[in-house]
Amino acid sequence: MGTIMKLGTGAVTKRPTLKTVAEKTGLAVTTVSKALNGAPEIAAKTRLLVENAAREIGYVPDRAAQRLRTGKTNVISLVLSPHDEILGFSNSLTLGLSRALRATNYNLLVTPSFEESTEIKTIEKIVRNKMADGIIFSRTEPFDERVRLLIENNFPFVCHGRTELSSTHSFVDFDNEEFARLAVSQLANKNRKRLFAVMPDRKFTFYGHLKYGFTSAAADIGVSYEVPDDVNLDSAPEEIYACIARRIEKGTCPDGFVCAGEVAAMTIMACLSDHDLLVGRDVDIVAKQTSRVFDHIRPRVDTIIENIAEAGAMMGKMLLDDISNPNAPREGFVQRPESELLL
Amino acid sequence: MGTIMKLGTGAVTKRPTLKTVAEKTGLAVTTVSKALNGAPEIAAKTRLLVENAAREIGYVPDRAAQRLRTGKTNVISLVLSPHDEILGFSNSLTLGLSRALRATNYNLLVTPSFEESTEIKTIEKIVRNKMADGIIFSRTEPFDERVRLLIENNFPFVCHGRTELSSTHSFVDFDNEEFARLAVSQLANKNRKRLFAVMPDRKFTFYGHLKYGFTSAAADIGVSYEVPDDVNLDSAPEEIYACIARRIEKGTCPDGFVCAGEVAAMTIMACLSDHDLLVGRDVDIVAKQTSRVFDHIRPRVDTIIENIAEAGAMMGKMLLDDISNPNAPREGFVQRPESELLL
DNA sequence: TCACAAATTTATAACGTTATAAATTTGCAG
DNA sequence: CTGCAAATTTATAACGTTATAAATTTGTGA
Repeated sequence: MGTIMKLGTGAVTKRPTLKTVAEKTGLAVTTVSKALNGAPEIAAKTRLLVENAAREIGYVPDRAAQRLRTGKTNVISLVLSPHDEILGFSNSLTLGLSRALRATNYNLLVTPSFEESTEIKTIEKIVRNKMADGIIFSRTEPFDERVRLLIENNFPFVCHGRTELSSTHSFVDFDNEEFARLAVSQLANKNRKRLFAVMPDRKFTFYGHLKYGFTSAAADIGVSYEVPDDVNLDSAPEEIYACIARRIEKGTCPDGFVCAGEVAAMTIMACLSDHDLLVGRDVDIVAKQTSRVFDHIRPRVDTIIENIAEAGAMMGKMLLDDISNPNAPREGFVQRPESELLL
Repeated sequence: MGTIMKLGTGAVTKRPTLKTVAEKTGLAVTTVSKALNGAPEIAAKTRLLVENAAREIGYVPDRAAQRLRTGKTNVISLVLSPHDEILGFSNSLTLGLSRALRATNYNLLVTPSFEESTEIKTIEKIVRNKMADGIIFSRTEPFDERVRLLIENNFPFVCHGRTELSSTHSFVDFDNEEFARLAVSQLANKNRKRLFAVMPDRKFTFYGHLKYGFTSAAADIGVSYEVPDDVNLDSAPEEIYACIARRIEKGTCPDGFVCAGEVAAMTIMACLSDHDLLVGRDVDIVAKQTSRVFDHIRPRVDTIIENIAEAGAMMGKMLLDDISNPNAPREGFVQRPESELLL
């Protein structure tokens, strides 16, 4: 039943195990194991001998056996919500995460939830069946049940976004309040007076940050503002389109848009264009930029950059830290807007 | 060292194993194992007893132990090239794959290669260390070394794109020749006479298909055509932009573009727009559409749809089939363009 | 050279599962 | 009832690793 190898040489051999290395070196299996794991009691001479032998015959530890014995999976699970699929978000997050895991021997398991409501089950399953050593997810809510579950089970995780729970936990978030303030001020500089913002669903923590930043900045500057409650970033593009079209037709079109998502911004632009309104002349838009799509879109739109790939990399790094130091205090990090998007 | 569970009840218990179920039912561990695996020799009554007991105490088999014992990993590895990161491709592929794996107990491992040149090493490692039961990858070449390696090692895989190797293997491809013919004919219908195509890198199999479809259709219809050799779909957007800009400035701008990638199409559009050329009036573009971005881009562009998510789902399904029937003959599938993109 | 501690190596068991072969129970013909 | 085959259950070993505790070797001071 052993795994057959036929790489390189063309010869068919069984995959080498600790036993193979032990036989080759004349040492005990235990010694070989310890030598390869850097146990301090192994003599330097022995360690060298073992390392050479192992390298020579191409020994690689069997993950399944290690996992069975130690309970460590060497797997990080990225749990995706159905909405994460849109455009770059999950893509960039995955990219960043991969980078963080690159030089380690952790693997990235992607676990999609097909319905928002089953995501907690997905996570429960991962915890209960110990399918990973840590979890990454996004779209965090103020009293997020996933966060509660994971804290309760003392299971390492890093989420994208903050909570309002009293227990601290690791997270990476973007300074959405600052984003909104900047956006408002850019629009005000262009002399826009009637601002309109497409926000995330109310249930997410970052809705609050964005809304506060948006409304307070607009109030400070003294321009009118509006946060619609019939559309949000998760709305179907058609709904957003229809919402804006309605405004235009009723003659109540805003002149400045703050848009916290790329797709929504594109949809708004399409709608404006279809109604012969010109960005830069009749209205202005400030969009959150998380990918390079806007580089190729005309007319050009003002953007404020959130670097998701970097967030992913940080989350990965933090998670690995949390896994290796289970009792260290947890902390969060809040990203600032960047001036250029480097991927 | 056993895994501690603290789900639901709040009680702290060890994770149940076959042994737990055996004790509860008064049967032997072996019997329980067989009952749960549907072995034919187990009495119906016993099977029921075991199933109930297992459900009751929430028994879930330990993957690591199964894997160690059977050699089966229950993992599918998606090996990504650095270029796959762009826009929707890997995203859609992942989505489709996840769907195919959804109701199974396979997990999706995402394994990025950070350099094109190390991808073969990545695959070798997966094979050698039996990190997965099967592999998915894209950007297939006519004499693809990855395909060779995997066939040689008798390792299940499905690639996106065909090869010209004599051994058959599983693949899913898109009918790029048909795509190119359709594109040319749409442009000809709009009375475009000087066609230009942005193609994939020469090394890929689908370069050949696209090029043949493009050139032969153009020749049949009798319009002039050109396939530049200084830019391709993997070129930096700036290079594509510069290439088109040069044409426009020299007064040798084509009037019809066939573009086999979304980002490249957007880049061309941006360049045209920056030079006051209007799509639909001065030039026309036919783009390959693999996501919904074009729904939100103005002016509207003609697209021909390649459904990558569906390709991903098929690849997943084929791979699972291949894994369970190691000796069945392998076959490929060629997708046709679709009229509407359903994700 | 001996005693004894320190350094190093080793044997054993265990993680949870399943393949194999052996043991037991059941059913049925005689 | 008995005997025997068929049906069903079970004991044992093994997958490759590491934690634990025990055994051995080495080094040191007297």
